[in-house]
Amino acid sequence: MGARLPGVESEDRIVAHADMDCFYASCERLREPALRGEPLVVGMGYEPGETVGAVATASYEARAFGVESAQAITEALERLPRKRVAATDPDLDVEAAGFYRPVDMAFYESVSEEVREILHAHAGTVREVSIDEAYLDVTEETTWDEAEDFARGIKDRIEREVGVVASIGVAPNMSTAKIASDAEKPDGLVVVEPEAVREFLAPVPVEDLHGVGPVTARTLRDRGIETAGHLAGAERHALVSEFGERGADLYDRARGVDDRVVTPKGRPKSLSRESAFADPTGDLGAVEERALTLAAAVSERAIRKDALYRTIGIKVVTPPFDVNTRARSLPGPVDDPELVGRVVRELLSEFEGERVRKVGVRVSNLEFGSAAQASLDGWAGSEDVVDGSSSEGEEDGPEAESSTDRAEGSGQASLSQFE
DNA sequence: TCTGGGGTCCTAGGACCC
DNA sequence: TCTGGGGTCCTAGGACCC
Repeated sequence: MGARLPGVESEDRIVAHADMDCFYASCERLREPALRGEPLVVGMGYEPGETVGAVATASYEARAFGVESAQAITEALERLPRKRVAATDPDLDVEAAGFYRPVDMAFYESVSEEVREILHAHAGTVREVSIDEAYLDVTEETTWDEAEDFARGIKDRIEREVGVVASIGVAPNMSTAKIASDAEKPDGLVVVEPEAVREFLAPVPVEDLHGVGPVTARTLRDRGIETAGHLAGAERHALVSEFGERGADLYDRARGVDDRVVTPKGRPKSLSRESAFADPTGDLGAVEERALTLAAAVSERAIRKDALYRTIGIKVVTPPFDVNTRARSLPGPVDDPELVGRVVRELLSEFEGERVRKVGVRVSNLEFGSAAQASLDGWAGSEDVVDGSSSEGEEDGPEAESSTDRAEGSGQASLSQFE
């Protein structure tokens, strides 16, 4: 048991997962201390005084009233009325009321940045998963004997210097560390040493495993698999035939096997924006208008991120909640807001006559860093590249030529230049 | 409770090429 | 003459995560 085989380093990793407790609510309390200790709901798409939007984060005090993440604000308000309203309504109890605030991502990002700096000061490798969550490879920074004190040091520093509370889990791999950080939330600190992993995971309900959502959880439960322990005792090949490669991952993770290495987050794979209508609309013009606004925002973001895209797509959600996606790939990567708008409009035309609840625009197949030399207004302006129809004939006629192909004369870029 | 917004990864089928 | 097999790219949908 002393010597370890060289190369089996995944056995020797120490991974920490840090997860801020109801981060958005904590941020709101930073700048509005009066909200501390009060039930607090942060809503996306929420406007002060209105009832639109959904719950992004609810403080633990608000959760006690049944307010949950992703809930419609209308529903949240039924369970937890606004303080102001309750104060003037004799039928309502002020003690059973709370505060509502709209999401302010820019502010949360700034707080997140402070947390990030602390995390990076404590680990060689940090992978930020989201604004409030990160994995740290701390193998070089601590030992199992000192892991708890080490993690407490990070927690304390975040609380002292930033003012928000993190839960931290430490384990030999990413998936176990994540479950550990969740195990004693809020303000949790759980260290799972290698020998204890199987025992620690065994009682965890399947829906608490990363990668198990409502659909998979139901299927598993139908087969009598309710915990990670059950999963670990299942037949691997049976899980694979049921769930594909994901089944193999589930089986491994349930047994505490996860060879993924903590790596810094890479470039995004796609950029998108979407927006919902207050009421589903059958007016394609309105949908188009909304989509073009989104298209402009997406292409602007791509420019800011120095990203070229080769695929442009839309998402159209029709009632009750059918998600339709359409996409078109181009011969080469572009950075062309006008083209995005054109493709979006074209893809959208298929949904003429349909009622639309939500619309989205996405660019993918991204390439970075070459924006400067690849300004493609040249060939990108050509309609036939977009719709794939032949460009041999003159069927476009002079008017198409004059309206969209004006770049023609200014030296059209050859495709080979972008390969 | 009729479900907000921004992402990732996987799968399956078809086109096309050799 | 349907007769292989392999590989890649593209599109669409599904599940999931925060």
